[in-house]
Amino acid sequence: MNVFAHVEGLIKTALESLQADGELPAEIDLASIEAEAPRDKGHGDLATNAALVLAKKAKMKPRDIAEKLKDRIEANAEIEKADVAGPGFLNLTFRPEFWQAIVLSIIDAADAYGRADLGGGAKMNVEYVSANPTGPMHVGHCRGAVFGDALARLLEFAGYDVTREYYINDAGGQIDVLARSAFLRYRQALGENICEIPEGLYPGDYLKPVGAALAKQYGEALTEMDEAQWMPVVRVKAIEMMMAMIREDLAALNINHNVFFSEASLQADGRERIGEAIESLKEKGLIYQGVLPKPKGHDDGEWEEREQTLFRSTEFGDDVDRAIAKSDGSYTYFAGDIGYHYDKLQRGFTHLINVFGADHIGYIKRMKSAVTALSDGKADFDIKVCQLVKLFRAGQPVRMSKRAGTFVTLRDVVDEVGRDPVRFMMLYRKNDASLDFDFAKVTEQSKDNPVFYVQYAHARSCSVFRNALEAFDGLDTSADALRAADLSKLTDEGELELIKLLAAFPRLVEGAARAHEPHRLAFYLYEVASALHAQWARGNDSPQLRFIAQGDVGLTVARLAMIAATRQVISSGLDLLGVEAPDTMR
RNA sequence: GGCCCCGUAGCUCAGCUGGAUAGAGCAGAUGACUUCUAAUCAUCAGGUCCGAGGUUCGAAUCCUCGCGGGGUCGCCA
Repeated sequence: MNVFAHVEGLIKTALESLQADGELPAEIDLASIEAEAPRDKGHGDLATNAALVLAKKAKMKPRDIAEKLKDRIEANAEIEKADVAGPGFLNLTFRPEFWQAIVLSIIDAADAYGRADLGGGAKMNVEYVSANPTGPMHVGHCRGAVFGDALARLLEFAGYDVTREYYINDAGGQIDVLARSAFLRYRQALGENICEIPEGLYPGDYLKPVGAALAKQYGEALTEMDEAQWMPVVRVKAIEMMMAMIREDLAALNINHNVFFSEASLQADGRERIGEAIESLKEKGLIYQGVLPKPKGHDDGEWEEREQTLFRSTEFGDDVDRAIAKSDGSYTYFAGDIGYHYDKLQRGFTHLINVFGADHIGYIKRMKSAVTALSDGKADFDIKVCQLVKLFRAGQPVRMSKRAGTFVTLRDVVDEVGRDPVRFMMLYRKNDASLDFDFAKVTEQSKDNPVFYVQYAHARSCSVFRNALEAFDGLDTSADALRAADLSKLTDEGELELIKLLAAFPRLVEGAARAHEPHRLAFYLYEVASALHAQWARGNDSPQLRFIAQGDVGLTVARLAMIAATRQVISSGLDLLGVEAPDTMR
């Protein structure tokens, strides 16, 4: 059950009954009325702004409306009291039974607790990572990868039919560079002394296995060919091996895409996706031949006027129109992206999300323009930007340079600090704020490190169950036994606080899914963990508050039910972040 | 110069799409381990929400103009 939605329902019903009785004008719209958790505990469990929102439309004083509403609301058996407060808030306090029942509903729902139907099964495409297949992924890719994956999990939980997609940039000039670099390694593998890797080629050792594989497969045959002949062969092999490496890196982070979409495939095997997409834009009058103005802020003298094929992205709020063909007539990268998104739309996706790195911010407007144009504004398209990750080691920034070989790969980070801490820390920040990542802090196992803090709360919940079995010989802790618990024994303020927090989970999932902000889950889980640790510690001072109540099986089982509900929320939440919920911390 | 992010406690950051007296963690001070793993908890202290206008019952949040930091800017990908 979503408590907030439930209460909003109660409020609307009450308002409608006021309208029916002529106490409120019948014609006013009740849409923007909300229930929310007040910051201050003195303001009840939930508050509604109904009277404030309606006052103007109804031409009545807010407090007068609130008073009328109060009487109707208090008729509900679940409500202990309703108070008119401040400028016209109505603060609702529920009877303990209401909260106690939440525990039962969580145990009943199990894994499904918090699941939402925002999406209604709509097809959602989440594209993330999409790193060039020219080498191993570095740390910068890590954040987008984790973010995209968590977002996909969240949206699935919120009722979308999600496809996780990776766009392979395997058609551009950098792939030829990759192939030439691999070819050099191939000659090296055949025993040739290649000296230094020339400027402009990829120097990394990771291409040596590609050279070796080519040597094994083709022997010296490729050396007999000229570049035009060996190029396609080497290119395919290099991309295949680079992608295999990238997939392995992603798997180390527990990230698995459903679709790896090749840029080259847009124009291969008889497909003409780019042409079709451009044709469709042409029909809308959005393609023309023209000259772009000189960009400002750059005063290299190399700029010259050129006539190009342009997309009228300024129609949709972009600063300038964008080129889709180079002067030699071939397509630009942007044209490929237009074709790619056209393809996504053709595949029936009504919702699209792209996760970009900070360096692609300037690309957002043209991409949105293109999707708006292609879908006639019908597609729901969002681009999420992950800002930079700054690495620190013991407080000092880590300098990275490809040339000096001090380049930190994604794999290095995962191997050093572990999958769970990496994932959690990447999500423990808004995506559009830059993030400082300190190796020392992330590996620390203390409350300074939110990953361990939350995982420890889960492990602690599990340990309570283990200890309960020792304290009460033959105790039945099955879900059925917990369902039968006498929850009215859960009357401590701390216990009710914890349950109220658990009750907020469904609303939180909805909000995070709607805003495309998985970080909210991470912060929420921290709060739940904190409430659990606090309640645990109260048992140190007040033994009667211990989860395992000496000699009182009934009370113990009731508390175990509450712990089970807490554990459920933490494990569901961690699962949405792709982080393990361990039974024990050792 | 254009565009996009960011600016909240000494530090690192939340703030649920406009709610009531702005919250956490770290750092600082004080206290709690013969325990249900103290890998934790409690209390105190800490604020010009960058600035100035505007919108309204109500602004850290929305709009405008500034200031500061970062990113990016015609055929690369």
